[in-house]
Amino acid sequence: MNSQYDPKQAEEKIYRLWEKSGFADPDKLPGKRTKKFSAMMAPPNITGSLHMGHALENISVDIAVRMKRMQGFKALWLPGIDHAGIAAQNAVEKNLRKQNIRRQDLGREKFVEKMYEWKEKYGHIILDQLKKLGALPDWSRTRFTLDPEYAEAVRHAFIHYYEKGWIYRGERVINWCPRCETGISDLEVEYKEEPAKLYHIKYPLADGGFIIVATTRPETMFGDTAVAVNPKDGRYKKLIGKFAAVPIQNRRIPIIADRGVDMKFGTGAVKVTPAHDVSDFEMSIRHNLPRIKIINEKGIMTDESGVFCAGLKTGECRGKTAEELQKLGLLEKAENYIHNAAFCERCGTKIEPRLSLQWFLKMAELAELTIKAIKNKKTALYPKKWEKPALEWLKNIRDWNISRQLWWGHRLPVWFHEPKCEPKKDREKDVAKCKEFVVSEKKPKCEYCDAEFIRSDDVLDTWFSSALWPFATLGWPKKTTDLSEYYPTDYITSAREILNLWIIRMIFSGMEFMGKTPFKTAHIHATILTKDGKRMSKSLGTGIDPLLLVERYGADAVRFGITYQNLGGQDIRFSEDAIITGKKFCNKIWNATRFVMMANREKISDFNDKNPKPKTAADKKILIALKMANKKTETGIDKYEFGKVLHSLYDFFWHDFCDQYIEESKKQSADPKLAENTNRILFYVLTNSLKLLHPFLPFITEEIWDNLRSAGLKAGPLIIESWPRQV
RNA sequence: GGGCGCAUAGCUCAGCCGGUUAGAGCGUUGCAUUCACAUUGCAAAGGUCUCUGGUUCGAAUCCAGAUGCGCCCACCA
Repeated sequence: MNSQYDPKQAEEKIYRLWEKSGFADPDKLPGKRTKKFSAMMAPPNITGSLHMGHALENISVDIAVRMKRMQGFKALWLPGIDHAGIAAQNAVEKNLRKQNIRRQDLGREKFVEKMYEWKEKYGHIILDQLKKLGALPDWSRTRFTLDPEYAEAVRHAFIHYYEKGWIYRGERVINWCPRCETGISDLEVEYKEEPAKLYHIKYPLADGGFIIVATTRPETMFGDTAVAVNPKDGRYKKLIGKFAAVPIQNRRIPIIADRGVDMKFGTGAVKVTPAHDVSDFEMSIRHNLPRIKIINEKGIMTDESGVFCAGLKTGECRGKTAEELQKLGLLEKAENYIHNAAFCERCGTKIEPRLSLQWFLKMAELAELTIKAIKNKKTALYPKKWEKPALEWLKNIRDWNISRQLWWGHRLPVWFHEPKCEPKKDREKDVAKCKEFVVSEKKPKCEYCDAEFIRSDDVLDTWFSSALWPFATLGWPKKTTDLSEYYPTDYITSAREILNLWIIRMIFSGMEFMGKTPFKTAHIHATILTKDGKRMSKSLGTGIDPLLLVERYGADAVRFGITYQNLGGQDIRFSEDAIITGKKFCNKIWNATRFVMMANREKISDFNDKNPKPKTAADKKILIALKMANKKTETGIDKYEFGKVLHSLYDFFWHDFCDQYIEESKKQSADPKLAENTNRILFYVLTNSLKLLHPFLPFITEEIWDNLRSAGLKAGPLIIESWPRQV
């Protein structure tokens, strides 16, 4: 053995050894294994490249799975990738724009072809990169959220909900991105503070007076169908039930009382535009108000906004309206005002709330189910502090808008009866029974006419399919053996920003379709920040590429460095120093091995893993320390406290074993009465340490193990070599 | 507007179900290399544990408040 460990020389060779062993596939693990452990990889998007978050997540799961595999569990870690709806579509659109092509130029079919080309090209890059980190999931079970079998699961889920009456179609004001031309969810909206003007506008009353409303968006005035005040507001009490006129249009609208109006904001009176504001829409339900759509899907004022603004962009209309109000003397004032403006998270365009026909999933019962599951610890959210925000979100949840006007994704299994049926003379009566749409797995035929059914253009929110991940990947809705063996899973870890987006939705999907929560523990891991506490972001150039670090220091050093700093839910200010510490540690392990091997030379083939008997105080001390390290590692990994465990293993190996015992052993070996026993203990502690360290530092430990086997050690590869027994 | 978290050595962080001289890594300083490893060993310097008040025989640790920083959630026109 060389005096230095060379990761470059070892890593690729070792990974091949693992792949060749087939042990990543739980079906191919040796021995009778009754205990199971399973985890699903959080599927990376087909866009983008590996970042520190992926590294942290997958290293963590890899550690847990490796220990379980060694402990004799039938351990499955299933990998995969996500089609990532809007994110992926935007990435490809952006790419096409470089060649001056818009998706509309290509048409849907051609565009989707381009999407698949992209997926073929980039989809597996991240997964391949994970290998460089030593991650060893069962590649033979890799899934993609648009696989035909997965699509079947998605349709099945949709139809299940629909038949339960939980999916409905309705007009709602939703967040609309005029650039992506699709509705997006609340969770895909980003708020940024922005200076604006708060316009105080006089709405004339019949008696010649005014009611003044405050708004940042005067152009939406043309869609007003009421003015609302708080019922307790003394200033306006006598006006409730009377009428005001929309300026410019002179259209009469009622003055209503609604408890949702904040008396302290602006003038205490608010214009109500039900088609273009979420809370106004809700008010319109409570008060049965008409809804006038004045902004179209591209963010242009419609004809319904009146000749005054029709055809203009909303921003242009705003200026023009303000001017006109000024002229008419109806603009009381326009004060500077900072407000939180909504932007599309994926493309940065300002959101235009819009009344639009969408599909929704009723959340009331699913939320109830999830709240119970979390409260009863069917799934433990860890750290525990995330329970409260999760429950809070569920308590106030609204129905989930599951439709998107995108081209990339699972199309709804909804079929529209189009074109409108042309009645045949002999069947005129039946035609009335033709359905507007049918929800069905396959294209239906109309019983009453010859019209075709055409599949809905809408696709499902990407999270609708991700929500099924823990069981759709195992073959659901078919009753597969994988499903019965590996569902529910034990562990999942994810970034906190997708707690609501993904984790919670997996929980209720699991409850609904499988009757059990999909994982026993959901671990919300820390965010890795830059050294000065900034967010790592590719666009800001603050990101660190984990692969570059692997190149520079070796995979084990990177795994060490990340895990060593991952001590809890606290954000990590990432320091490369920890990786250097890891590299040094690898070298320490390497050289300790060299020493122990040299001490034992010819005798390696004689060793078994029976407990040696301590003869000196130092012997006793190191054997106890090993026992403690073993116990701490086991219980620590079972609690997913990876950083803590690694700290204690580091201290044990470096200080207890190398600094103290190895030094002491040099003296003991000089005594012929102690020499042999001492060497035995050295070997015993070393080999058991390698086992304990293997989940964290798989390459170097396996490489060393390989050397020991070459030197005569009777053992299989470390990856399945049995975990040290606690005596 | 609600909620959560953090503040400990020059830097990054442990410790925090109260109890002997507050720990680690990196950095700094000194000494030590034929004898596993200089990617090393031994030793040292370095902290009024953010501030104020409270509980207690005793507080970095528990409680309240202040200050600073960060994050999440929310339909504030």
